[in-house]
Amino acid sequence: MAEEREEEESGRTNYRAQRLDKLAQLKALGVDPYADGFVPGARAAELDAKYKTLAAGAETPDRVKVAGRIRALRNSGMFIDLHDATGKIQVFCHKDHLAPDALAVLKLLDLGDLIGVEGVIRRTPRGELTVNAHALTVLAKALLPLPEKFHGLTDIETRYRQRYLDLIMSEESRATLRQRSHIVAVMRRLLIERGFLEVETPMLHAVPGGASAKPFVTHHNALDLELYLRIAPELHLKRLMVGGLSDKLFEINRNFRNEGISPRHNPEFTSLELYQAFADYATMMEMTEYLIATIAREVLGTMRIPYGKHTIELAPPWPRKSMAELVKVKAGVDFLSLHDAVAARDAARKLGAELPKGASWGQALEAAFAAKVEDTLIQPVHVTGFPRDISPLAKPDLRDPRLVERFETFVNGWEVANAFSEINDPLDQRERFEAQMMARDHGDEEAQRLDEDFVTALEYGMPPAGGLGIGIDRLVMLLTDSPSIRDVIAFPTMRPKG
RNA sequence: GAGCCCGUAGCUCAGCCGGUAGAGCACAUGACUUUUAAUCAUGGGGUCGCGGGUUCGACUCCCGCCGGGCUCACCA
Repeated sequence: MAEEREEEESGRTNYRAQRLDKLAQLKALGVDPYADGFVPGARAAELDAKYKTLAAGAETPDRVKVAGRIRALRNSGMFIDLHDATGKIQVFCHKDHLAPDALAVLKLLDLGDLIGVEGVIRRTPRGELTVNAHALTVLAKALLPLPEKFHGLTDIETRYRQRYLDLIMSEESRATLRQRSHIVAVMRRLLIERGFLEVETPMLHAVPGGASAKPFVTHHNALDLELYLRIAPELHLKRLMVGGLSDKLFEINRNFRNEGISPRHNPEFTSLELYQAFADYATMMEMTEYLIATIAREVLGTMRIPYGKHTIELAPPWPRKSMAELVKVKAGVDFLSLHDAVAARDAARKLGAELPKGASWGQALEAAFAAKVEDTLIQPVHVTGFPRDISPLAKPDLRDPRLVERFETFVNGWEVANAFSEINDPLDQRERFEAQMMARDHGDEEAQRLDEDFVTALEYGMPPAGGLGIGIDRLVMLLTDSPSIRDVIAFPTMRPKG
């Protein structure tokens, strides 16, 4: 037997084989390596807090049960660093406290194993809070080795593909995803406190509407029907507004867009959309500031946040500037004085914007804005004065027929919010859709589609309302100083390997 | 979709002008009973992403492919 083992071990190193061998040895000792029934009585952080004043070298009679993952073994297992979801606690395994059968189990433990420990609390002379182990329970024998303890897992691809490993190894990754949860929880609470009703609307759409984007297509077998993963919840939320379900409602959920992947784009992403009856886009500006600033204050304890090289001041109020005004200031071209699409296209192209052939006046202005202004909007600003022809769901601006009552909020050069006074005139809405369909016919793949039932709903009457969308992923990126959207999405979209 | 860059042990990384691969951690064996990136000694571990080509000889040079990152385009 011993000779056989020697032969195996002299061959190719195989971590898994070694651990399977230990697993078998544990079973031979009558130990269940995936034991049920061990319930920890305290977590590491709780013990840290409770025994904060325990002096170095002091012992207590307090028995505790802790559980976690073995992240370090020192002095042949005499000292174990046990990590749980809250922090680290040291375990002391000494022959004076552990029975011989427990010492035999100890020898079969590896880095990465999940164990439960029952013992007595003390603080070592060197100041480490420690459990003197009296009993060990193997909760999950790990068959695969962890990444290197000091450098952790740095390979970006592996971090995204095997997020569980990233989370085991990186407190930063754990903190980011916890903050994401906290941000969404606070957002939800603030909305509910303000009287908003949370709803869920379909992910599967017969007509993909509510935004200008390419949809994912799928198929329903029983109905033998092409369906689309939603690109936005907007048209269904407005149907609920028509129904009078609530004057204020919101949805926080996923959207799917069949477009490129980048550090700021994931094919599925999360957004907040909310609608408030008897309000307009100005109300939505206040709402945007309130939500984002309050979330920052509650989650980060400050409204002054670092992002990369910048420091961003989120304390309201935020300035409001029109798109045309910003382009005029940054690029020296006054689009409001250009009265036709041809002149606007020429001007935009001169500013370095790329444009489709038949681009409208509004598309030209937007392209000029994207080329010359967007990147410079680091501090929060509400950009107003959106062109009508790129805003088919927004109410006209009565002061200028080329514009609508819409704004996008920019922070760090990114669009983080998009809002408008919603069209509730069904005839106007139909005209807007028809203009979009015309653009579609002329090759604009992302022009919005006519949703007949939505127009029908408007014909029953929707109260005047303000609507707002906030991209959750980008908000979380901002508030967690994360350089990539993949850092704030636990399982970002990846091409399958092999 | 295009351009640039990257892929070497389980992990983190070296590897020069082409001569068939190294370290640390991890692992195994031993020492060590108050360590904390424990330490010390010894040892094992490689389809150099994959496939071609050039060459006496390729981790290294060339081509193609796969996967990833960044930038651009599209978009939020």
